[in-house]
Amino acid sequence: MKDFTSTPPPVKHIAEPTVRRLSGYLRFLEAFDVEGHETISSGELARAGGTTSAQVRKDLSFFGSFGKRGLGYAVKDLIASLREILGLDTRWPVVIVGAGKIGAALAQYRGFGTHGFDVVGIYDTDPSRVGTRLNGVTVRADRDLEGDIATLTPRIAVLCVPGEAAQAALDRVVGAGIRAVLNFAPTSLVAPEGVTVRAVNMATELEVLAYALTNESRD
Amino acid sequence: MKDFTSTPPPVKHIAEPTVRRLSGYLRFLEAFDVEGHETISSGELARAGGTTSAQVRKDLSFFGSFGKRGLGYAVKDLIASLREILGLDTRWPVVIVGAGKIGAALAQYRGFGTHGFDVVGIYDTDPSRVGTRLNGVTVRADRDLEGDIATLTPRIAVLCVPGEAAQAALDRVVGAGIRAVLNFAPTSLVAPEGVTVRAVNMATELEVLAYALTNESRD
DNA sequence: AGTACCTTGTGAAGGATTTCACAAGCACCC
DNA sequence: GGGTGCTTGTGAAATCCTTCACAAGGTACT
Repeated sequence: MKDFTSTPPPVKHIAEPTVRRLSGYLRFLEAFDVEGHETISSGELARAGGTTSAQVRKDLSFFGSFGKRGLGYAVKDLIASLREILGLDTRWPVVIVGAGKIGAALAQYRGFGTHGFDVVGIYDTDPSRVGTRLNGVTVRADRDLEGDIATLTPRIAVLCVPGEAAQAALDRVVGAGIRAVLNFAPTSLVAPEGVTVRAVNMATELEVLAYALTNESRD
Repeated sequence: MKDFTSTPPPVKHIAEPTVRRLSGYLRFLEAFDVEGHETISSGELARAGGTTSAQVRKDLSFFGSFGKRGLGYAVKDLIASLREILGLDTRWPVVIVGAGKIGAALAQYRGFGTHGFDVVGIYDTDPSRVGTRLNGVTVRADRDLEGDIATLTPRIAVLCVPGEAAQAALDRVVGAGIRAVLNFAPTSLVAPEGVTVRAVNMATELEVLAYALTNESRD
């Protein structure tokens, strides 16, 4: 007798690096699928993701067993499983706070939509930006933020405001019920327990590179 | 007799998370300095950086001892030390490959320059973009890339090209001598030994948030 | 039907990073 | 000038993550 579930193990706590890698596997598999491949081995997946085959198998093993011994993984099935694991079997409404250079660029980024995220609102304090359209969504005044969050119920906010305004923006979206935030402002933010904040910080990325270049004596 | 050096320990290998945190401390300290504070304790720094005081002290201890027991750290001195550690006592010339939405937004990002990085070139294949000016730098044709890298000797390249073009762009800049790359394309890249590639991937960040929201059963 | 070959899934080992806990050092005050 | 209070710097312990190594399971070929 076979069982029905495709994701058996009762998931405990998964390390963030693992989740990041899963996302990377998914990205690669989508391209691999388009190229017409039917199956893939943990070794191939590892090479593409810059890791090892054992790591790939261990990452997946936290959530179930998805492969066939001797064969590898069915590409389409693994894509579906990863989507489910990452919570991408629903679409996620997102608000963008700040319609400056970065906010505008993000709003127009197509990959947003194709990966399961819908921009349902963009907000700015600058009256000259309010009312303009970005990729089909009209920029609204920041005073509409709380009301819109209540009615549109986005689960994720992307902050693209200047550093000085970032903490205030975070406090507002959190106050309105948002519990997951992606912060593009170059400031580290303090959030209450239960709110996940991820930061994308240009300066930090460049500094990590500068450090690597300065210390290239690691063999 | 006192010794001269402010960074005594012969640094072995430092974990990437440590370097990221150091960058974060620096970011916060710069703001803290502007507010007029003279000293800071590891505890305050920890709260700002979302970590613990022991972690802060351990991170710094890899590079030397910068504080005064009972007092804390002198803000200006610690800023200078961190800048030196991260390799920010020189300026770093940077080229941006791709002048689309993201490339253009980055080129106009002021924080670039204020943190020690100079955009010395922007390249694109689209003739309609070549010749336009972005924040004082003229977009040049992609065929100028190799020659410019040879003469301007940037050490870092920022890739803002579409996913399909990213690996080719990486190969070109690496071929021209670049050894540190920041990749904004949503593709994971394969680079030869000795080349550091860091990826900033919108999709991955959002997916980590989606995962967190889907599994908010972690108390 | 059996053999050879390949790849997964996973305990166990090994390494790395974080946290703990406390001695040592410094300033301030009486 | 000794006591008090605070904070650093750091070995040691604990935790977390990765790598190893191999049994188990599947396919293909003879």
